[in-house]
Amino acid sequence: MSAPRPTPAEKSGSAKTPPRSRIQRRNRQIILDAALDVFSTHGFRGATLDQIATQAGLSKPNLLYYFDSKDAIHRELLTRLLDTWLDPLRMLDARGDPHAEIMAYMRRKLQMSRDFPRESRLFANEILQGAPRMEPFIRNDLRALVDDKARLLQAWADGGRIARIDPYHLIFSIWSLTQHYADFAPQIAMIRGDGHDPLDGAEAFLEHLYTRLLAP
Amino acid sequence: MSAPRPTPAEKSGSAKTPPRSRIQRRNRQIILDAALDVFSTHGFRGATLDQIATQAGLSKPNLLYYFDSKDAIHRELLTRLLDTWLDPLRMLDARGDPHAEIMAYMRRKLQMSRDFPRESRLFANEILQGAPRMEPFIRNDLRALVDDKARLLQAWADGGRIARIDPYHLIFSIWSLTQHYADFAPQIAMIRGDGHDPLDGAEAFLEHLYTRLLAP
DNA sequence: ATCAAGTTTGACCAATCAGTCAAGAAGCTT
DNA sequence: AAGCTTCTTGACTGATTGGTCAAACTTGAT
Repeated sequence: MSAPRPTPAEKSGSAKTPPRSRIQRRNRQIILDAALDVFSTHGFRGATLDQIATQAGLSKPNLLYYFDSKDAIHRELLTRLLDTWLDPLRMLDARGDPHAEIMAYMRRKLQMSRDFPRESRLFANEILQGAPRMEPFIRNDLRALVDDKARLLQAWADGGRIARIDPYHLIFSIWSLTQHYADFAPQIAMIRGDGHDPLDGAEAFLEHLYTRLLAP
Repeated sequence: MSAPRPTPAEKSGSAKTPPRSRIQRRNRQIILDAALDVFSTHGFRGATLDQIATQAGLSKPNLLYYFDSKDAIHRELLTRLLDTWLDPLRMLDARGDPHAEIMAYMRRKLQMSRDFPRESRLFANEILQGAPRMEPFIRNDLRALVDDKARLLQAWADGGRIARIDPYHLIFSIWSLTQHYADFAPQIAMIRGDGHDPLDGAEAFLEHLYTRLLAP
């Protein structure tokens, strides 16, 4: 009749409570890091808890002491990703110089491919699967932001400050060209040679491309 | 002591023998079509034979009557894909007009995103997983072709017939921008609205982009 | 040192996985 | 219609999957 001992995962019912002890913070981080490796290369269905546990250097039951389920780990990774995924576009400033603003946005996205390639692949995997777990985020948050910034780009184009191009395709092109260096890194490495950094020359190329594309 | 009855999969030891009967050709095609659906959205590890069997409207043992294993189905899909994957780039003709040739290549790739989005996602999934089953193809066939065409693009640039841009990044940009419309179609659909065709305006945008990028 | 709380794990479970097999159903040739 | 081949499948297997649980081990405050 006694209440079962609560696990940390149970105690923090919502995503409100931050993990208490030092051990918890440390191990949750280790697990999420290992899970990011596995989910980003094999997708949700293709990843196994045993893989993640091995990668994390923990036992499987220990994983499930910190997270309720495989799904909970994946959800937590996506939640943390969304926080940072919108920021680069959000920073696109209506008061700045159009060309410089778009260029800076492109550079921020390219930097994310350099710094967070696993996160980029996690996102790519999610979209390839039809975005089952991100649909609300994309339909609401992301769409609203893109619509907003597309209006800004359109205004810049109408005002003759950048070339008259479709603002949605402009945004998609930046996503595509920058994320490609993270998502298709193995292919690029195999073609350019393994000693080569896939991102070598990418920034110069993209600066050239967008300078030419955007000139009114 | 009698030899076991051979299955069609066993009979055609190598990829030499074409399937004999009408039923075999038909069912192998049905299976490959269903498997393409499943593998392209869930990746190799995330796909199950039961999913493929259900999608194909066949029983699981029946699947394995036509193919030796899950791996054999996947291998056959990749093999068929490779045949058509190199063609668009192979057609880039040194004797043609540089601008028109590159533009036509871009259009061929965009058409493949329109006609074969599942094949594009199958390829993307394979690369995301580190290209374990395509490494030889990429390191040998694809790399040799890309090196060859990169030399051609470089010669065009050196001759002042197109802008002086890195030929490898030029090729990567075409892959990236065109495949994006297949691989990230769900995201584009959710942002632009479901009634919208993701590829609407894509060709005009890309023509504008490459016209500007390539001008000497 | 003690003791309660927090942490770890071996052993286990039901469900699902890829793949097998023998027997039956459907086609094809005569 | 007979007889042989090709095709199909229900019932199964051993391995792997996500997840549970009670017992044991650590840790930190007193």
